[in-house]
Amino acid sequence: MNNKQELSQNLPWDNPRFRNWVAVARACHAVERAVAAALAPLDLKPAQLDVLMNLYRHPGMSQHDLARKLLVGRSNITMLLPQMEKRKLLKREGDAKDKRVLRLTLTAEGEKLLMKALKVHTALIEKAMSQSTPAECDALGEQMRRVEDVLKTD
Amino acid sequence: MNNKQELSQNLPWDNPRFRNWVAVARACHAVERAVAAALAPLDLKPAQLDVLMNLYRHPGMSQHDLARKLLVGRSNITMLLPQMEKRKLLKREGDAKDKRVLRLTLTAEGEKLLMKALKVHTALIEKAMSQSTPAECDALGEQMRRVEDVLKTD
DNA sequence: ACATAATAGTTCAAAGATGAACAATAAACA
DNA sequence: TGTTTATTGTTCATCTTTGAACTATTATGT
Repeated sequence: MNNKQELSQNLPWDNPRFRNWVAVARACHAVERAVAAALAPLDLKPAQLDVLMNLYRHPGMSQHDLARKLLVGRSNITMLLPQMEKRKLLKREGDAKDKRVLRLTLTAEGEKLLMKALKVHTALIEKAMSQSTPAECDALGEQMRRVEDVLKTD
Repeated sequence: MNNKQELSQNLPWDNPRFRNWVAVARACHAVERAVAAALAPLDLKPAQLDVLMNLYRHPGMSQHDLARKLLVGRSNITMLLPQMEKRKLLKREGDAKDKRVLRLTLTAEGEKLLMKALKVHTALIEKAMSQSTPAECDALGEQMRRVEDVLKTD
């Protein structure tokens, strides 16, 4: 049995799970780029929009909580927030009970920008997902939430 | 009608397409991080694995073709390849017909590393996708390929 | 109470990604 | 043919992201 033949039996391109996940990764990458382009006129990066969205839904979050939600390192948040604070999009206030943590909340201006950004963002997602039926769309979301759960169980 | 109320009617978190796409993005991010961690022992970055995979399947690609396949800029490829060439993972040879283009091919060593990396990578994807049935998995892939197509039609 | 460990946030240097400007080459077309 | 336009790859400055080391604060355990 020649070596090339043996290898190709085990190659992942014929593996449905592999092939289909590659499609997920590609689509995700493409959408992220499109979102970045669509947000540029608002002078907002995708990472910044993620911050605004999370603070809107969870006012008073700590930076640590925010980092975990966004799946990034804490230092990333430290680098990200001061510019946004200077732009008056959010406030950072020391927690009274625990002097280590900073509580984060949106300003009115932050909310206003968020609403504008959400319009743009939602329109793009609508377009991207317009190709699937509501049932397919929900099934997709279910699967992806399970993927995230599976990865957490190490 | 108060303003907050009006806004929340249009907020995207109740929009199924939006909510479900957020799940896609999060899962994707989580998998990418897990892949990066799993590849670290091989001293290989995800972007480098992408290069190896594409050159394995399409030997003789140009850098421009590769950049398009990977959805990145050409300069990114220019920055990426020299290190890999020094590591003897691939060769860059000028095209005889068109002196502008460089043809890319894997070395034997590059293929060997690719096979090792694919084992690791495939194992992780298998784990991530183990939560869905083959039918769900295929439906997922179909949807994602359609997403990419939709985005290309501007 | 005291020592030790854990946690929140920051700093900093290194690595990656990006896009505009550029040089060399090829294609289009008058 | 000769001129203009397009394409390929590189360079460079800039911006992000990242993780390790660090400070300040709180929790834990004896």
